Amino acid sequence: MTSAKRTEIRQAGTGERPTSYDVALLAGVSQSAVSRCFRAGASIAPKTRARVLAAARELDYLPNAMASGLITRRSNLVAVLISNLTNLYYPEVLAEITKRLSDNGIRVLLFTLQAESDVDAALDQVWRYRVDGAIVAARLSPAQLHDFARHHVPVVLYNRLGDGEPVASVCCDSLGGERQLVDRLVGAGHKRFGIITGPDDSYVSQERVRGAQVRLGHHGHHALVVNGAFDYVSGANGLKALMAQTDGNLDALICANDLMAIGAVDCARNIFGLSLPADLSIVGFDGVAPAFWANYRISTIRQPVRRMTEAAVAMVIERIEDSALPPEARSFAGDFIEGASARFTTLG
Amino acid sequence: MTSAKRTEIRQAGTGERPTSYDVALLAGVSQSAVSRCFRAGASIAPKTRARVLAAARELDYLPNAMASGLITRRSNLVAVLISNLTNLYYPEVLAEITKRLSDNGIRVLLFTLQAESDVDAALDQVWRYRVDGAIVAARLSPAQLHDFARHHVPVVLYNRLGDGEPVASVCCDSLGGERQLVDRLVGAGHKRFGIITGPDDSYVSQERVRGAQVRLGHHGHHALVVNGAFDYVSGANGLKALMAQTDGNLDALICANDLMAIGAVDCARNIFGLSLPADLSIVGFDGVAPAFWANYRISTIRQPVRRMTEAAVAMVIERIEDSALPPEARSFAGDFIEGASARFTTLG
DNA sequence: TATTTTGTTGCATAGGCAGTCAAAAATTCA
DNA sequence: TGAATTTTTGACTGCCTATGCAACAAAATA
Repeated sequence: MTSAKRTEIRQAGTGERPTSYDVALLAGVSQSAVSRCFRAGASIAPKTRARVLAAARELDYLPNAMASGLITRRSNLVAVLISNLTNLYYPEVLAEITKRLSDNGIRVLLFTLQAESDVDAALDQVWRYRVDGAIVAARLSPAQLHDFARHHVPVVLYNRLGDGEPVASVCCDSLGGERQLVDRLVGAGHKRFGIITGPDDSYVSQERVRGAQVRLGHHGHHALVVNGAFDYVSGANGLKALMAQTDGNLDALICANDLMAIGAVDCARNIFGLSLPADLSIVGFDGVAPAFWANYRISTIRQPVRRMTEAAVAMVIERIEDSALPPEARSFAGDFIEGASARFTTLG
Repeated sequence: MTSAKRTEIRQAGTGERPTSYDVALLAGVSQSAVSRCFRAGASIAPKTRARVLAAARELDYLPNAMASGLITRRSNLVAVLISNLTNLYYPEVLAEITKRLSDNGIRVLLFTLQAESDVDAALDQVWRYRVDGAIVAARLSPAQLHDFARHHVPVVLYNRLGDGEPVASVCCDSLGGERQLVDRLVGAGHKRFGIITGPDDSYVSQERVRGAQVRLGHHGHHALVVNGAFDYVSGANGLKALMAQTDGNLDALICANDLMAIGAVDCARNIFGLSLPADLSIVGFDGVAPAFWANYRISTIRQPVRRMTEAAVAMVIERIEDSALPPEARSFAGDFIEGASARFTTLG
């Protein structure tokens, strides 16, 4: 007897939103027929379909995604959790991800996290909305990761690993990237190295710093390390600290990301009056847009954002369709960008 | 008789997700009681509530947002449509908006638009998900705007107006901002002006260019205008074009945004060997992060992002709660940033 | 023409939760 | 202690759509 009492047809613009039942009434068919018109592959006669769609257009009817999600157990939503959007690198990632998901008929429920404590509140909503999957570029505790399994939400981590918990992930190869940079810097005869790290709790920073240190060690070198925060001023402050510690005897500066490399370049030129790359080599990581500006031309490793986002989206969709798929960690090599902020040839 | 047949209690982790009915079974209460425990202000005894919440925790139960949205006719979703996320300025806006909405218990359904044609597909989904409201930083046709009214979705435009259609909007005052810049440039004795516009279809670009031209006219000046696209290379190419057209006799360059101003600064220094602001004044608009970097220190108008996003979120929430509120256009003055890329004092 | 096959359609129900209403329990007051 | 409240509770219904099933019509085959 559902809705059967209603005899007046509702249409958009008159207060109430029309339902499939209203369309059925207008088109002179059953509600089921209307439903079938909006599901590709359903059994419906072409002429009926045409009549129904005409009625639907007249009433401005579109199926209610919440109602259909309720019954199909598919929300066609994927949660995207991103920690700091202001990172210059993430906007590109986010745009790519939403576009690719959208191409697959999936919408993005966005969560931007400022603080660690935001994560639990965000996850609470993730569970409530019964998202089909999640892509996470933020720090999760093992317990939080485990919750994804408990709630049957397939998750793909972006540029981080599961910290013990087995989980699908897409990463840019930090060790390989730093290895390329260090090998070239060492090959060009640099001897005194400095490193500016990212925040302590950043997995990406840890990996990049470790990668650089390991490879420097392999060559019999080591580096002075100062802490940064992945932002512009960290690069400048980091360079100042290193110059003070070394009395200005620094050959090469390895920054955990491009933004700090940019800050260091500006500082090297403006504060110390250095000429790059003659007096000092500076390298970064990421390949963000400003790194390519004429004024900087940062020597760096560019993350293959297209391929990485493509992989992340493909992985989450695969796991939505087959929840039995095992965790898989895909690592992509970055492209070396020679730039002009570092010297990669031996001196005269 | 809904679900009444089921006697085994389901819990997360065992295939099926638990429902309020499962929690009720475990806690020994009715489904209604469970529902009331998750709605603030509902009539429920403290001890019952405690027992229910314990049961819910044990089963990892959280209300299904789609089911409750279906019945309350509130999705607690707001659609956010953004055209080009790579704009350097929008990430900050997006982060602010999601945070503020989240503080009000509202989630963001994100749509990033690459092309004009994406809009209709996105709107289709906006209607299907029965979002409570929308914030749009993208170009909409009057017909598309009208659809929001037809579908009873309150909408707030960000940095654009309704083009005839009355609609709520939040803008940064382009005319006032350009007026400040032009007045100071003219006051400092600049005489030969150039303008680099944004894309033709950008409302923001049109307003800024018009604002600059109007004010220049007021002072008895005019400007050569070349087209840009709001990106870094547009700034460089624009400057080259203007230098060619004026035989290098250019006093001041007004760029429709900071990114182009940055491109122009790099070009002025590297290609033309100019010294800023002695040889040429360059101004932008927005106040994006790189504009403040030591190397640029762009003279610009900073949009009050915090206040603007706060207003946008407040306006959309007000209109969700009271759909009878009239359209309102709120315009915020930007802050003048002196910077160091333009000369604002008269020569010797 | 009788029968099978193919293709459409409608009925009825499920999906998970919120709100109404009346009954039950707890509380207050005399 | 009993009556009058007030609070709490549970049965039931509706929100809107998708789908299995049976009924049906149309087309194809024998």
